[in-house]
Amino acid sequence: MPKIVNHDRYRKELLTKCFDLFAQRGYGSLTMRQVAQEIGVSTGTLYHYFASKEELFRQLIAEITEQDILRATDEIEAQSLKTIKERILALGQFIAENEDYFYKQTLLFINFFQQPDLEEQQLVEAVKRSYKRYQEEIMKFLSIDNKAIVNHVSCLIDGLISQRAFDPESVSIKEQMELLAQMLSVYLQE
Amino acid sequence: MPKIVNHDRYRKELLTKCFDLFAQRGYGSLTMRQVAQEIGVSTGTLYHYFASKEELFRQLIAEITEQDILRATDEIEAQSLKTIKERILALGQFIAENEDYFYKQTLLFINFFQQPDLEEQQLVEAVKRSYKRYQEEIMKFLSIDNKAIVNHVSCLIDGLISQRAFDPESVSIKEQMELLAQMLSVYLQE
Amino acid sequence: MPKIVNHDRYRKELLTKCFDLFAQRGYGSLTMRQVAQEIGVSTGTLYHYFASKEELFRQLIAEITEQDILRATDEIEAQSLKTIKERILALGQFIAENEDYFYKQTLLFINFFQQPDLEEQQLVEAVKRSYKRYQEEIMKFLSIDNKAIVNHVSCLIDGLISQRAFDPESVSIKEQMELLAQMLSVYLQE
Amino acid sequence: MPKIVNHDRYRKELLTKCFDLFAQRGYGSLTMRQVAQEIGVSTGTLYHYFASKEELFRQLIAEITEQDILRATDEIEAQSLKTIKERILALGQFIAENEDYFYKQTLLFINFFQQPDLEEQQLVEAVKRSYKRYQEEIMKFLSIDNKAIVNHVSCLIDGLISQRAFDPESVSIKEQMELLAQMLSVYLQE
DNA sequence: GATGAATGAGGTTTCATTCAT
DNA sequence: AATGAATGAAACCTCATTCAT
Repeated sequence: MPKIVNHDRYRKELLTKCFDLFAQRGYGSLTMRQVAQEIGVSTGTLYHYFASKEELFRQLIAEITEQDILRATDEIEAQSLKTIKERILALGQFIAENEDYFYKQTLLFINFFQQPDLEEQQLVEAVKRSYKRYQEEIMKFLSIDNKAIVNHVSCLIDGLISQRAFDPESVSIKEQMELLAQMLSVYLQE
Repeated sequence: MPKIVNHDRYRKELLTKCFDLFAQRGYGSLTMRQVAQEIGVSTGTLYHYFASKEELFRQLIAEITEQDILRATDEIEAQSLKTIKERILALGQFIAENEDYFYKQTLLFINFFQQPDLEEQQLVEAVKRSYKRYQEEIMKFLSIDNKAIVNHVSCLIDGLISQRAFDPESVSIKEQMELLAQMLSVYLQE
Repeated sequence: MPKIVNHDRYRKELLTKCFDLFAQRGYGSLTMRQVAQEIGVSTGTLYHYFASKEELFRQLIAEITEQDILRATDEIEAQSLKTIKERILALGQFIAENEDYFYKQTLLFINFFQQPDLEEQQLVEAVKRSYKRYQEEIMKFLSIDNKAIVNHVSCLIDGLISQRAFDPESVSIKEQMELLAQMLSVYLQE
Repeated sequence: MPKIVNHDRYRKELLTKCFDLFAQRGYGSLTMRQVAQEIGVSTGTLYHYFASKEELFRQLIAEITEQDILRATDEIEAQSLKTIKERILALGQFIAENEDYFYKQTLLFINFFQQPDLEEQQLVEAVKRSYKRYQEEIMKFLSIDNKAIVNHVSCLIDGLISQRAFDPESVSIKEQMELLAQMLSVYLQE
């Protein structure tokens, strides 16, 4: 028997290591050699686990699509947050803590939609579903069943993240989430 | 004024034709031959007007950075809109009408920040300034001088655009802008 | 206008230059870089004219299939050769003069049949037709309409060429063709 | 006799399994992984028995060179064949029965001469000797001591095999051998 | 100015070979 | 002895760029 390796486990480990790379440099601008070097394996190994650059990216997207915010709720839900204000602020803090991850995820998804060949309907659907799950999570967490408001919140978060991507000093997550909390509590009491 | 005028005019024409291409396919995934073919010139011609692929992209970013919302205000300001509600809705309609442009602009800027070699401070600054101008424009247009609220609005718009990029059916611009108008008018009257 | 080149003419010129190379070294053992270097162009140029290594080989086979012995008859027919003996000897001389070409052609065809992916029925058929034409040419030239005898002659020639390929000193073309002439004239008078 | 015997026995077994593979696909177009897979061992095992791909091929050639027609004579000689005609026809039948083997042997030898690096004089000599032995065998079997005629026969056989390789329907072994028998008996009685 | 053939560095991918198990 | 994961040199191929026309 050769070097014993949990093939699938290692494959996912490699994907994890690719995450930052693809997010920050973009699919088209990355070479397989660079990827291999940066994650510390040989190109041969990379190809042992992924049939092609395209396939590597595809699997990366699939992986992210499966993970995402699931983690979010688990972590916060434990606490008992009664008012919307409290919950919005808690959400805000969570976003702030994971800003980097959210930002990279966004970049990857955008990159994915830019790659015309990759538009396998299956993956596209998975990404869309992932987006929906994300909103449902927000809905559940905030205990709001007004879909428009949930959309408002999720758009705001998206916008915050992408605007901060260009210039982190242009907006403050905390400030915006406080404003949102304020606006929402006023609006909902109406 | 000899040929120089025509030269510059044509250069900008070429840039305009490149806009969609770079936005939709991404800098790294585009080849100069593809660019040339799609905008209907030879590679030679492309190189006659732009010293390199990088330079072409740089000029494209610069061009967009200079244009953008300037157009926006001109078009709407003409009308006389008294209440915030009216102004928000007008803004919303303008966004909706130009959604495609905003989306592509976002893609290009993200792409720009993904290109490590291009981080010329000068251009980065120009892009940041462009973002600021964009917020000032919103501020002026809505006649609001609370910076947090202006940020709220601009983040929301950004988020709307990027969320709709993934799935246009997930959120409605009109609905969101109406909700925003409602929330703002309530909040401000407080 | 760019460097003016008769694209198709140059393509055939390149093929001609490849002929020896592929025959002597074999498809699988040749690299595109080697090919490019040996025929004096860049790899880029090679790919400008042939989409892939496979395609280059395919075209080479097609080219050879089209040419072949057509040349043979033209050259000899001019002479007036009355007896079979004379004609056989003339044929022998022609073979001897073009031994190198016949040998390389054989090698290429063998190589072609060794490449499993290339078995495009179309080309295979073309190669077979080329073989038939070759026999018809012999038939016509020798003025013999006994198919078995024509086959005898063409097999002998084939065998001569391949046996001499391994060791040119093992058999003499002239000697064999004289023997054949002798045998045939005796046999036919019977 | 310890393991060495088994080792050598297994080595030859592996070579036998490689025979078809190398003949049909060619040295250059085969990868060690393919070889390993097709003969049902791991690449590691292959390397345990053969130091390199080249060495494997070398041994294959050596093996074939040693075997070949030895078998032929043994099988036929037993019979008592009086006339040349009978002997030619018996030879023809033997060829027909082993056509596949002869064909593959030819392919391998051609392949061998196409590999420039392998031109170890030693092996080349062995191959040439093998060819000579082949002719001597024919000579002995047919009881003919006219070298030209023996060459005629062996060329004819070679040609038959290679011509049939391209298109088995183009010539019939039996027909040709009968014609040969006829021609020879007439010619020799002269 | 415009063209596209030519270039060769560099990208993606394959493959002989090694080596831990 | 046997396995197959890992390696990296080298294969095939692409692409920004140049340059003759």
